[in-house]
Amino acid sequence: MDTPHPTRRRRKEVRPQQLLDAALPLFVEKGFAATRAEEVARQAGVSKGTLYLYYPSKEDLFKAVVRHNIAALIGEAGQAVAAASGSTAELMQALLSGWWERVAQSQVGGLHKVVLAEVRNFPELAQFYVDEVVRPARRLFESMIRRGIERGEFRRVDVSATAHAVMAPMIFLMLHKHSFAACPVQGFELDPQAVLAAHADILVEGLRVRAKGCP
Amino acid sequence: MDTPHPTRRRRKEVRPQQLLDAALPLFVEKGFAATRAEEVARQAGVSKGTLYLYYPSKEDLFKAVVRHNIAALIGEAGQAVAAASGSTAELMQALLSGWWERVAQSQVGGLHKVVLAEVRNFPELAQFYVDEVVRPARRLFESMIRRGIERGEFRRVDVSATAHAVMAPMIFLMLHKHSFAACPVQGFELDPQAVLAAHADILVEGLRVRAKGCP
Amino acid sequence: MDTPHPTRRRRKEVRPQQLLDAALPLFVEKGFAATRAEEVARQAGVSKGTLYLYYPSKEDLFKAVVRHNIAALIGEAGQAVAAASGSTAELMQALLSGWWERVAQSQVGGLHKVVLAEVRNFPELAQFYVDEVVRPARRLFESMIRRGIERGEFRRVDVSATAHAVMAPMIFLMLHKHSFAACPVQGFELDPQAVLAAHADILVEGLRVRAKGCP
Amino acid sequence: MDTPHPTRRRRKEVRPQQLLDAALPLFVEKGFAATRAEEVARQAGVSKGTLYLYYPSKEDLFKAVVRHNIAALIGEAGQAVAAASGSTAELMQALLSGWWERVAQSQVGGLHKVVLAEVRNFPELAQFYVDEVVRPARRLFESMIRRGIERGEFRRVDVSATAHAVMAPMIFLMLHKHSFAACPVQGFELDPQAVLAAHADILVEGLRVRAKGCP
DNA sequence: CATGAATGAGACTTCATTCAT
DNA sequence: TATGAATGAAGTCTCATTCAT
Repeated sequence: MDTPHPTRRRRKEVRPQQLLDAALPLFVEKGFAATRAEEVARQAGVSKGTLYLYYPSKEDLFKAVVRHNIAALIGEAGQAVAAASGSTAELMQALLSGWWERVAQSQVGGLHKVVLAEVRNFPELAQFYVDEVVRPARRLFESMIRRGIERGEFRRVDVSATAHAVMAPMIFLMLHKHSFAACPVQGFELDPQAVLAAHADILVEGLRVRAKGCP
Repeated sequence: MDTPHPTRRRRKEVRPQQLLDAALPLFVEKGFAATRAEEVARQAGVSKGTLYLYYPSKEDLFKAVVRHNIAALIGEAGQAVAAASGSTAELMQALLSGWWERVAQSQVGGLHKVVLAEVRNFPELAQFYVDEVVRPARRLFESMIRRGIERGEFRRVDVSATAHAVMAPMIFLMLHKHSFAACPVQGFELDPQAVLAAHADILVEGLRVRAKGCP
Repeated sequence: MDTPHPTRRRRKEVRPQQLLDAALPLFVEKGFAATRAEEVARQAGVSKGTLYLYYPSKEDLFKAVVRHNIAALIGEAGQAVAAASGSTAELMQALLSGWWERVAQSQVGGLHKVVLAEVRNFPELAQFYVDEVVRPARRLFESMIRRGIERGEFRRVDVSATAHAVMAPMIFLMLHKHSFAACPVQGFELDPQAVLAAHADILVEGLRVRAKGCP
Repeated sequence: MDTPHPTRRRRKEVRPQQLLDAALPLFVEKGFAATRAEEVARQAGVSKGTLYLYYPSKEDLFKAVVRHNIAALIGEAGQAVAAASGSTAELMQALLSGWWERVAQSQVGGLHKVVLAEVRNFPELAQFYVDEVVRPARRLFESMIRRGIERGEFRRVDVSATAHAVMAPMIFLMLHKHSFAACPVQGFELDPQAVLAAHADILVEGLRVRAKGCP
């Protein structure tokens, strides 16, 4: 009924962060179903009960992990697109490498694998992820491509399909990083930077408007 | 020492096929860990015990499913590349649409999702899959790109990275089909044909050698 | 697919009985919520898993216990009423002592306590019990009282209310037997036979039609 | 050594009352085991810790609830019997309707259900309840019946057994009110007033001494 | 060959009680 | 006095695998 003691309050404010930080790599590594609540708690240095004090179920914990880790990213990227002043080819480069550095490189990107892997077993989780992550990301890329077309830099392509074609290799790399690349599996090695460069190269060449008289 | 009764023998030979046919869609739908052995047996019309008679563990069953369904596909595609006589752009189109029709459309493509989703929990399974499926497919695309370069049709790109950039959207579509698209999840709808067309278009434009004097 | 081996079949047929027999006294002693599934299994001499093989949840087990133990009783009593030829006072006596001997004395009567105790936490269970047990029993007593009135043996009382007034002490004794009497609690001892006799005495005296000129 | 601040003192004195008032309806609704300490505290507007400050365990809280709510009732009824001047039939009527109005109608009556339901899991609680509630009530009814016999109004019945037979329907109604009647369960509806009337009617008729020459 | 009853480790979640603040 | 974060034992239910028949 009184305001909680400062120390207590601080602890209470810090716990969710600790739990989310512990949960993210575990979810990414094992997936949703195979991640045990107790393990998350242990990694966070608390007991099983404490976890349930902050998140009433494993599903809620997962949603919190998604929201907590994605929110900022989408916002930043949106501003980057809105504030872009240079050529759209440059913007696209920036978007791709920004994604690569901030999303795919970190653990956050691994969440895509988790959701993709378990949509059919946990549709509600997937819907949440699509609403919070997929849709905003899609809008971002579409607006970027539309910008290229409007400014006469890109050919008049199918915006939605092209957005997917642009994102696909990014997602592919992201998935790869958190699946095959994270394991001692021989034979599916790839150099993400090189693939990224190849992809960007193909895109720029493949999308730009040709000079007159050129095929 | 007498030969088994004909019916018996036929049954013995037929069982594995039934089991594999029952297992494939279940693995694709639920993933490896979440697929219950009992369900596979029931779908195959046999008892749980019988399943374990033919496949000593769920892992073995999964490997058999992979091998049984992939073998032919890789072979066919290899021959198509070897026997190609037209332009490499046409060959690439053929490879992409062949893949789409035979792999991504059928249940087989779903296996990629399963493996990707559970590499980190079942590395041995993944290794098997990479050996049997990923490596051969990679070699195929690489040899196709190399052909394009050698014949002066494609620019001198990084073969391996480009192969991945070429395959990435295919894999992306394949994963999508068996995850988000297979569920009543709103907001991640896409038209695979259109994405495929956009991708092929970008590739052809992005890889081909330009006429002299053109940027 | 073949008919199961005789031994196996017999075992499968016997299990439910064993489980129900193990469950009844435990439910009666501890109540529904406090009875642990594992304890039921142990008492039945099987493992936890086996219990869930036959009854998919504790609720289902409870329902099976109710149905299995009550069915016959209601039937018998119904026939007793239908076949009665003597006076209704005698029939009532028979009904009361039949109930006492077969229901209240055995463990079955304890189920009433369990349901009554946990209606508000498990309404579905209670509804089931009311449908299977309470309603049939009510009908029985009502038809008995109606018989007494129609044959001019009983005063013209409110049939439904009187049925409850007749049953009430029976239920009371039944509850008592499985609660206070089953515990080392001092101070609520009572002699059921004596209470039963007092009750029957009061009933017979209280319900019968008086001779003319008598108050 | 100084006297506590007036507000403080008042609070200290008021807390137990708040807690008991919050606990009673919860115990009655859910039973002893299923009532959560936290819920009681919340309803009382205090923290979990405070509850344990006043009552060292849930059992102690329950005992306090029993004692706090019953004490007065028994006293009143005892005086009513001692001070009775009219016929014993009237006294009995008064006792029954007094009980009905003050005990069964209020939440207090629900405690009987709780104890009855959980005697076997918490014998100590039950012993406490019997000492504080059951025994006094019994004595009350016995002395009332004895009065009827001594004054030549009642037949010479077994006092103890008859007392139980008299109380049984009351207890039955009280239990019913707090179990089946408090739930959306169809099929065990009853009109307490009518049952009460039927019971009183049967009792008066069944206990009174007959005029000479009457059966 | 085939069966399917049986097992038991293990996962999620709840809650009485404690104790540092 | 009062708080409420933290604990951890306990309970329900699942499922891969075995083995007697």
